[in-house]
Amino acid sequence: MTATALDDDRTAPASEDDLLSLRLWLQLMKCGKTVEAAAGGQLHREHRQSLARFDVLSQLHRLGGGWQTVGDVAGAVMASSGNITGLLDRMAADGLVKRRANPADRRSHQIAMTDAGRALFDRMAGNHARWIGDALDGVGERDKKRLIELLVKVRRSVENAADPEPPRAHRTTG
Amino acid sequence: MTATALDDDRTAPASEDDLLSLRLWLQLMKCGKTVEAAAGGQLHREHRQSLARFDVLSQLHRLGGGWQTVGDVAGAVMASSGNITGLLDRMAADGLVKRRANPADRRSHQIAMTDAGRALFDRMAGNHARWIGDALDGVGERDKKRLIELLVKVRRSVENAADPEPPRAHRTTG
DNA sequence: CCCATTTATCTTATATGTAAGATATTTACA
DNA sequence: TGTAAATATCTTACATATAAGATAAATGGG
Repeated sequence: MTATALDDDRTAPASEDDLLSLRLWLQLMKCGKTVEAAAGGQLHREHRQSLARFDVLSQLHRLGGGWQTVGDVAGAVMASSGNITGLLDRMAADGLVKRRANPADRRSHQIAMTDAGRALFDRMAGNHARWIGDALDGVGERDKKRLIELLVKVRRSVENAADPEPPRAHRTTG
Repeated sequence: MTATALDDDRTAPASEDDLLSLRLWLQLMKCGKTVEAAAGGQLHREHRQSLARFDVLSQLHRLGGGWQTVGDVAGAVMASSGNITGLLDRMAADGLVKRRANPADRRSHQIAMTDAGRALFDRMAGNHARWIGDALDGVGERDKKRLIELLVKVRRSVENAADPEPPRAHRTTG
């Protein structure tokens, strides 16, 4: 794996380790995009629903289908407030979810699946899981387990680096 | 790593292996989203540009900055034709790229960076690579190398499962 | 209690993405 | 040659996303 294997960029960063990080970064983005396109395509083809909608329904399904605040759902699916508002508007217009005022906090609204939403999710979930199994058929069980651990490690690293993390000193790498 | 570690879903698919695939899938999506949000945030904060624009400029930079067709750029950044049209429109309006008719094919248009685009990219590239190095500081060199290999394996598996694989073999990914 | 701050959501403007299909051009082949 | 098919891009309609800021309600310190 010498430098000649690298026809992937011309950004020419400084250190050997920055170079490796950049290659990993590119693969993460590329793999993420491929995975998202494939999963989104499957959901659209077979259920006419987006990945974002499936994520929302999954989250609403998790606690048995009870009421959850808009903020809880937004946090779980990593959506911004403006994003989740529009998404839930459209899903409610399609009869998949319902809103109500939060009885404990008048600033807050709550969300739950409708019967139609639950029925749709039940249909999607099993089908999608099977499709995922097929899509990852080329990856061995040992590799899958390793990957899960490594991806969690990456996510932690990125989240920690993104946080200001006030008290501790942090290398700036000038 | 027993089943008790799994508080992440209630979709309850059939087999043990489908379950593992589903967990990997969820981590891939979550990690991808985190990575994309972090990278996009950095580019927006420090350069007021989106990740998509950075990707386009990276691709235009690769072959020394010469003219490339719209289709080449779209393929490299995995954008649809409608998507790339609007993206390039806005980038051209901002003076970052320029268009011309393809002298060899009158259906086709070509794209290149303007001087301003190249100057912007040069500023962004080094800065972004350093930031990535920091963001991945919590992942060891050995893990980075493993991850790159495993991510490529996942991408191949997903792409093969998605393709009908009609008559000829066509390896798009190097 | 009063007020500043925080929190939860919505609004607006805009950017980015897909799907479906139109248009113009090139290519392949009978 | 003529024409069907493929190709490259653009158009349209709409879904999904962010940023910035507005609004309303809860919270906490004086």
